[in-house]
Amino acid sequence: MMSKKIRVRFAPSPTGGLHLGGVRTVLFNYLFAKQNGGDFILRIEDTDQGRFVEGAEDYIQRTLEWCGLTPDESPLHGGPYAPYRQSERKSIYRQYAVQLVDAGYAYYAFDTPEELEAKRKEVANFQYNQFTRGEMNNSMGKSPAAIQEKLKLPHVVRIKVPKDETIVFTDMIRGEVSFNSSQVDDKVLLKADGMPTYHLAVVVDDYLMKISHAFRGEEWLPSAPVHILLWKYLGWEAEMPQWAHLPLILKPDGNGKLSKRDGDRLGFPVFAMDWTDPATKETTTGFKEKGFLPEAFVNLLAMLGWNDGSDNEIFSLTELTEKFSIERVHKGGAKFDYEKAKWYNHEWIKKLGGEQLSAAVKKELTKQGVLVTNDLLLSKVIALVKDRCTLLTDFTEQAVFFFKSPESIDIAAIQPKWDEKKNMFFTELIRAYELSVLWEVQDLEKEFKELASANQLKPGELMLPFRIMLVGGKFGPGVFDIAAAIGKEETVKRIHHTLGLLQ
RNA sequence: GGCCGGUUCGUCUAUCGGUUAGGACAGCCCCCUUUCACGGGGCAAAGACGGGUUCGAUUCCCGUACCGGCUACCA
Repeated sequence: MMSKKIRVRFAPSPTGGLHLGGVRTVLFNYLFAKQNGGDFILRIEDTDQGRFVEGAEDYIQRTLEWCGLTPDESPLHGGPYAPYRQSERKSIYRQYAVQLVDAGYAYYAFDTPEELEAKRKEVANFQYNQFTRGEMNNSMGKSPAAIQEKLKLPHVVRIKVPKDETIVFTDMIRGEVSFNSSQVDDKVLLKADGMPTYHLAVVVDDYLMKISHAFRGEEWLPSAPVHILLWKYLGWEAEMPQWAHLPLILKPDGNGKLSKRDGDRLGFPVFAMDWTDPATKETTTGFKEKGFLPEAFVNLLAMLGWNDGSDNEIFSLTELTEKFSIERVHKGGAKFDYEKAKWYNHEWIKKLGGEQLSAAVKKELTKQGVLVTNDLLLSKVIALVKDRCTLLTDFTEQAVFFFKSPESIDIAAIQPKWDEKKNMFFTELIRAYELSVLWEVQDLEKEFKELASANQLKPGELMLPFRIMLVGGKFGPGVFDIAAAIGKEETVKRIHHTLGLLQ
């Protein structure tokens, strides 16, 4: 069997960072590669619009690490086809661009950006193509000597797209897609600064790195004919990878591709992890920092455009690797729904055990100034509160009071119905609890209720004050669970404290 | 404008010509819970439109509409 090499390749978004669509492309690549026993290759454009985005490469790798999608080859991991950075491969691209010109499949163009701009103003919907290239300033029809002279000035290389040819290819998701070459324009392959455009780089790199399958977003579909033509013109048609164009992730409201701005606007993350734009120093919150588990993030991403045909919606990365099938990837784009995204996280919090959650929860509590040293207590607490946490950040509110006394007590909620009888009860409760030898949930509850009836009080009207004494407000799991977990000394201390406030 | 792609409940989706069109999120109601949640049960909610093909179309074909993508010396 021929070895498969499945690569994902993308640039950081204009401001850096890596958003949902990008990670999903990586995920599907990864799943397909692992499933087919192939290698998963990560390629990263190191420049964005000619600008090197500082930290982007490292950021992307950290993101993938968090998701558990470790590449077999990448700019930072290295690999047999180094260098992997586009900027370090400049001379390679130039060589192939020249080869194309020599073979008559491409030509030099000398039009300045200003001239092109003027042309676009003059002619509506101007396209540099087979119909217009004759009237432009390029090497077509010029003598070799004249061309040599012109080459001393800045110039680009453009592909020479043939007239009226049908370009067909089979997409793994969409089936057969065809274009007429008359609709395709003469795209720039090599820029004046010597850097390749995506069109040239992707073909050359995929060939040299022996890529067998390539996934990318649907927005690339219109430029597929350019790439097909290049594979043919470079004489590599037999080795062309199989393509899959993934559906887009759309804005939850309105229409269009999901962008970073939508997240800012609607209050949810679109990047996997926090990203600080080196240019503006502006930080965009990521799913990780928002309190998502990587398991949930990967899960929700996979379900955005794929399902296994059953009603099951919860999949681990391992399960996804087993069940994923490219044929079941949807053709249409999906609107992103943050509520559903949170639901996945909630499901994963419930699913994971205390041991798997403890590190993350510890981190959340540390942010609140709580240093957890009692691991046994922590695992008890997690078991007690995890069902009520949707995001990891919810653990702070749900669990801090187990580790430190509440900072404020909602006295206003007790005061109106407070009287001497209740005061008596709690004073006696302190004594009773202090004397108790057993400190289990059932014993605490039993003692509490017996004491209540001895005082001719209904447990119901005492539970809420007790809760507020222990946690500070009307929230948290069962009161006796809390008392049992925090221990005798602390329970008594908290009752005392509130009693003092009520005087 | 041109080209390419898409179209099932509000949203994500199941259905490989025959189903009371199923599930999940969100919404609403009930139960559980002497807190807040979780959970359990229920309700409401969909085949864009028009033509074919067929005994029978959500499903296959064509057209229309709508939505999206692309149309840079950006990816």
